[in-house]
Amino acid sequence: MFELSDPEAFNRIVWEIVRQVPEGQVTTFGQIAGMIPAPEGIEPEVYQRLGPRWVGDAMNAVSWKDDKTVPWHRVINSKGTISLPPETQAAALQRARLRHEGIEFNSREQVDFDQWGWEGPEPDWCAEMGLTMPKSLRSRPAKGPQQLSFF
DNA sequence: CGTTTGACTACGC
DNA sequence: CGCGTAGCCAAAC
Repeated sequence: MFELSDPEAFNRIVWEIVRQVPEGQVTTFGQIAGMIPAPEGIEPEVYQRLGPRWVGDAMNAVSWKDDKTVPWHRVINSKGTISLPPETQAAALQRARLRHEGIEFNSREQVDFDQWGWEGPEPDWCAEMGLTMPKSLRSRPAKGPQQLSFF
């Protein structure tokens, strides 16, 4: 699959997965990491926390000037929000692209996973790639605060 | 070569 | 609910 000593291989898998995310849907760093088996030597519970971070690194490695093949904007964090630093041009671009695809944000800048969460690629594609089907983002509350405060 | 920083998350308080 | 923290982290300083 990939060597722990070869981060580029990990990145390539991540990019390939992100390419499968259809327009108008979002996935999370954790959901993608969960599809990729833990590298040899990494305990599953450790990978559970490190994997998403590596996925973030893989996204960071995608130059947003050369993003024709990797729809990086469809990857957000488990809270349902954009992870790029707010008030940056990149974050604004990501938000604009998602809005353009029909995705909406609530007053806390969160996307509703029940409505726009990705259900993963076709099972046979996963098998072909040696990946596991991701956990559904739907039918479960997004992490972090959801309730809208009145003031 | 020691420190800092970071597109993350689960968990403990 | 919100904040802090650690993770055989890994590039960038």
